[in-house]
Amino acid sequence: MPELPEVETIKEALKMSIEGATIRSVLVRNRHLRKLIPEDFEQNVQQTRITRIYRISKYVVLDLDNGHNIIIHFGMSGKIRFIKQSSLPFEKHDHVIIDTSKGILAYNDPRRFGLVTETLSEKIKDLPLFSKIGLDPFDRKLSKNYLKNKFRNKSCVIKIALLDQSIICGIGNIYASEALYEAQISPLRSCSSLSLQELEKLINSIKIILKKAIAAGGSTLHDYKRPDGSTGYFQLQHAVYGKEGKCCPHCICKKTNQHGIRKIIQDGRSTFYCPCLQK
DNA sequence: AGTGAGGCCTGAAAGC
DNA sequence: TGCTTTCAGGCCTCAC
Repeated sequence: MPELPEVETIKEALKMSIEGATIRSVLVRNRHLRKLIPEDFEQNVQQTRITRIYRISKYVVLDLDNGHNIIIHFGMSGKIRFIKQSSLPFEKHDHVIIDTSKGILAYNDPRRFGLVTETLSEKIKDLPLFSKIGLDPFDRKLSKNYLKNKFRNKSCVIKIALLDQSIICGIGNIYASEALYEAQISPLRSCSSLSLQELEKLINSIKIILKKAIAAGGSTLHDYKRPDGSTGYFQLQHAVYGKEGKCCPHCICKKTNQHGIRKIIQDGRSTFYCPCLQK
């Protein structure tokens, strides 16, 4: 499911394939995504040129030369197919088809947790979507003191705090587990209990994990662009996620009833961690 | 204000 | 074998 690294990968792929292209026409096949696609969406984005493509949190934004932009979010199951042909066969759950001078873009999302919308570029920061977005993990302003301050009055555990997009944006359920493992911090710790030293380690771990994932995603860019529409999401070698009962890569503990990677449910979401290594 | 539960949604996998 | 149930999770809304 697309978290920051996948969205970054998709953004880079789109930059290479359709930045500078002209949008000739748009076909909306199903407006009912997480948020209804506006009635004037097609009208506002057709016959424009894509001037810039960038990422905000887990959203991809396409700036257009008429002052509007297209905003895409992938939810749980959203994907984009890009085909350098003049036509493509529709697939089930292809909700938006964008025909450009450089090829065709299809937004496909079986679960429809994603979103495609548009707004005026100058008003993008006013959208409710972006009004409560925290710092990007790679933002230089993300520091141990920033986190210490944000966590000061929070009562939740650190795993849940990492999923709070108003503090750090872009981390999803998988990378929350992986980053905590990398930092050797237990997901059960209260976020306010973390020392400055631990927060610094956590920030570094988040960056390490995300960079690794982005690098792995980058390696599949070629696949991603294949005309057959095969997806290019990287396959990260997770250390703990989905590895319940197994030994973690760096742990000396033996797989017994007490040890090995444990799966717990926090706030209705699964968390994986090594109780031996993460304190 | 902050927090937690519930809902949205489909398809894969598990259960019967 | 084939049907039914459960589970996956990002993000929003609502209730407390």
